[in-house]
Amino acid sequence: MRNAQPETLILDRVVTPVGEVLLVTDGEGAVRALDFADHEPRMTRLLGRHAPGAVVVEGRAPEAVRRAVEAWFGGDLTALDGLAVKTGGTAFQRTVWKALRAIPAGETRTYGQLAAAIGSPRAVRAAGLANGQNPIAVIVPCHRVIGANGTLTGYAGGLERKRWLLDHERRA
Amino acid sequence: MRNAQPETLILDRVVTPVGEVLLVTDGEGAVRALDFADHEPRMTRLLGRHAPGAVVVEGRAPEAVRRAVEAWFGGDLTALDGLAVKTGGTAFQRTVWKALRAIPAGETRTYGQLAAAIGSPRAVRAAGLANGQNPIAVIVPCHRVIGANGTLTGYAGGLERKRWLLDHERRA
DNA sequence: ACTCCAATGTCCGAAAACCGCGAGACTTCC
DNA sequence: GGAAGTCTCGCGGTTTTCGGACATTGGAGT
Repeated sequence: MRNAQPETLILDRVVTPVGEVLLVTDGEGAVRALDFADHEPRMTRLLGRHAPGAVVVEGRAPEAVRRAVEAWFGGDLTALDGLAVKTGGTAFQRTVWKALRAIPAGETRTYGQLAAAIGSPRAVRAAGLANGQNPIAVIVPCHRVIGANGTLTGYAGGLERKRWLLDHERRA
Repeated sequence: MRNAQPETLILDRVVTPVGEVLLVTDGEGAVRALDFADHEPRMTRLLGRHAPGAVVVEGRAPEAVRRAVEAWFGGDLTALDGLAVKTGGTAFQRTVWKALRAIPAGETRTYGQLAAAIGSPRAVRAAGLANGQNPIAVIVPCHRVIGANGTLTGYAGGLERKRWLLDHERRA
């Protein structure tokens, strides 16, 4: 039965230097998910968890959102700052994701610093896990978190993409 | 996050010879739950499982539904036949509940017959379990299922109510 | 320098427990 | 003998519980 009036989400595609990305927005223009096209199953799984029962249809995202994403990949690192996002998840996860958006473009943090920033300095590993569950790549910049010794450690979209994103931010 | 637009359900109360019953309907007039007032926690639990995130407010059920319930308790055993119901649950459970409505008033079936009727003759105990999870008492007549040796075996609303309901159907 | 360990929140799969049964073996008591 | 009660076990779907794994890291022990 789920819900009488399921929410409708729009799935759009944007071409970037690191490959096509999938961009999911809702009726209010908030971004609900963003992931690389070759990881669609993963995104679908996360969406199913965060927006149970929602219906996803192919379509065109609001122009402002599309333009912001393209501008960011084009070099305007502030383009994403004003975008509204909306996620599900537990309180802990949302706290982590909110903290991620506070990391300025071009900078990085360690998992330990991230954990400390949300007030649970010992929940280092948990923070890393929450990082990996982030449904909105790039806009929620989970790629800016690296290991304490400087290694990139991991990225759902592939380490080479993580490296490219960080380089891109340093270049611009 | 659950869902952006939670469904609103209406909780009404109807007085009957076996005590007050709680009657939950949705915006489309379908019955979503019916249980005895002294088992409210149980109903709430089932509702939470079958309509996650729904909001329940006290109010008045559609007149047609109220009247049907009152008529049935008054002796018109066909009054409930036209009522629309809507439930959650697994495929198996819904199959069981649909089969229950096919049992004519005044008759009874054993758990074994019920299991056979849905095509799983060996799932006797599972059928009994599904029977007990039925969120819509009386309308979905789980009280018409009894043990193979004629004992009533069990009823969420209390065995004396099960006995009364069966007597009522035989009387009318 | 290297290994081992503990702390932390969440998800996922496996396993077990749970039952509104019923059939068959066994007792008991006329 | 036989009717009726008791015990035991297998049935199958659902719910709960439990144990790992994980995008880590700092400290202690060797």
